Amino acid sequence: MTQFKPLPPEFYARDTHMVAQELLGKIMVRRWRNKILSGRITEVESYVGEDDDACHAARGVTARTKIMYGPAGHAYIYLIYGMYYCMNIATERTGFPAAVLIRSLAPAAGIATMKKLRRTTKLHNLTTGPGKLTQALQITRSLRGEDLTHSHHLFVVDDGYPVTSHDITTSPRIGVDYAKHCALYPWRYYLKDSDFISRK
DNA sequence: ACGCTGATGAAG
DNA sequence: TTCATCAGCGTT
Repeated sequence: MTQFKPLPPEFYARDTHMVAQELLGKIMVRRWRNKILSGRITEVESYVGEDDDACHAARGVTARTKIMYGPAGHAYIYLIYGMYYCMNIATERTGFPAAVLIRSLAPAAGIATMKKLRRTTKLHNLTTGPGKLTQALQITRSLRGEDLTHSHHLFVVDDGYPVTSHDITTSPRIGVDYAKHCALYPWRYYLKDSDFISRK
């Protein structure tokens, strides 16, 4: 996958929902200890602005959320429930807080290594969840703020896999029941025919 | 259904 | 400084 160029800043510096849907079918690549760990993106969610009560930026800029306010294409990574990392990519213009959460992948390269990192042999349990895929691709706090448009350690490429709007289903976002009316927004996007979805 | 686990940010 | 909360996961 390294023969493909990383998606450029212009790809990410657009409307978050457009970026989210266009990320579906792309390949997320992680280079770790000279190994390539990668997977096709099958499920994502949009988090958009301070008016979105589900977005961490709903309470304004903080030490943690400042990445979402920064340049598009940088990694917003945070620890959740004390154990798992979630991987997001900042979108839109600098100064406007928004990001796409990567929720699920279909494993591509480095599957044997991913099985060791996840302590499981089941292909379908390697990367089908935001906490699972960061574990499988060894995405941790060392990659916080990483610029995915220039990094050699973490980036996204287009290998030509075709996705149209007919391949995409929406639903409310997972795990944001606290977000009042925003919890109902259909801002989760996934490939409807994929076997690698966090939940149906 | 529940426990694990610790960073985060708001309150004091 | 304390404290409730949490974009999950695995086992029961």
